Amino acid sequence: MELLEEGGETALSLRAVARRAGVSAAAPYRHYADREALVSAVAAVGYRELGERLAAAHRAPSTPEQLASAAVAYVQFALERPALFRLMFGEPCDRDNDERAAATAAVALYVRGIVERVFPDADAEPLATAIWALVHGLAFLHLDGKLDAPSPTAVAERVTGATRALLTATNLGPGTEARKP
Amino acid sequence: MELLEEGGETALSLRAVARRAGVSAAAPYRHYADREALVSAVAAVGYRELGERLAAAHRAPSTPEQLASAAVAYVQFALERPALFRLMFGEPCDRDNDERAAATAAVALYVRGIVERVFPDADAEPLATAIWALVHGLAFLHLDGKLDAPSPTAVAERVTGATRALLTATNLGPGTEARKP
DNA sequence: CGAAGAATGTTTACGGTGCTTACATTACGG
DNA sequence: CCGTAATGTAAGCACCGTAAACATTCTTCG
Repeated sequence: MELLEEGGETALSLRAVARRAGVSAAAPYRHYADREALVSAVAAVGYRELGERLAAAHRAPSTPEQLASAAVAYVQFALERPALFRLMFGEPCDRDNDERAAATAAVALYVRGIVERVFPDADAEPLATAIWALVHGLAFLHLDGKLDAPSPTAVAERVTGATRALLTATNLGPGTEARKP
Repeated sequence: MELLEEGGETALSLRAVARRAGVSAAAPYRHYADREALVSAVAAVGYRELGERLAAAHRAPSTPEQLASAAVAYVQFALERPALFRLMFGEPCDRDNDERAAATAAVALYVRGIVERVFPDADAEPLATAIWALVHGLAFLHLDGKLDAPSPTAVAERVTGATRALLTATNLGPGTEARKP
């Protein structure tokens, strides 16, 4: 994790971790089958830390505003640890890694729970998809400089603005036809 | 581009393009300063092709349904050329590359135009941000297998469903208060 | 306790890669 | 027609992933 945040994904080499650990170049292979296994392991702890970060923003959001605060936490995580975030999402993932799969499922469940509480009468699945996609996309567009991020507070305002624009003004409250036909 | 789609980002090495071009290993350095420059150049043509793909879906969408078709085109582009898409967005981009900057600006303008036509009375900027983020996020979540994509039509249905859920059911038509306070 | 076996680390080696330098060739325009 | 710029070549360095053979420690169990 240190190497990743110091020098980006390129710096995360098996030889580098061996050096950092003060150990021979081949030693890491006793712990990780190959580089991809190492990367997957780092990504898995990234997912866990993202989960903690979201829970810290709000354990179980149940209003649009609380949802927005979780969205801000998501994007800030991406901006504070860009290399890790890119490692987690910007790379072909091996679905064989159970640790990794479980960790991403946890994030998915968190979002799903939010949607069920905030919009109890909506069809949760597509809406959860849409909301995760929205927040995820905001994170990536900021990361790529497609949206300039002068300060954390400016980013937070844009994220809350965007989510509010799509959600607060939405007909998804009780008694609407947001379900699939 | 051939190498990228054959073997992913890893296969796009300067030595490999030299071999493919039937030329010595150092020759590419006459055309690209380093590997990152090559990658940026490939990404730039990727942006252009994405733009063409969107224009092919609908040159100037002005209804939510036309917007949805553009969204489907965006996601399908990502799924058909995953390595290219990841190259374009999943990597730290150098803002120095003008070609690249211009190409992404074109995509941004396209989205902006859609929003201004479909929601003439809304504040275009945050809404365009939100919609791009939504579609972009959908593309990435599909790419990472966070949403399984059994068939192109299934993906298309999910994308239209998600966009419709957030847009068609939205109060953003004429005469609403979607602007920033 | 002490030995068998697992876990961990080391050394050495191979081929691939990015990149640099010095040198050769080609193309083309004044 | 020749010189300059563009392009290509050859050789070399340091790094990387990966593998195999060997050495050392740590655990565990009879």
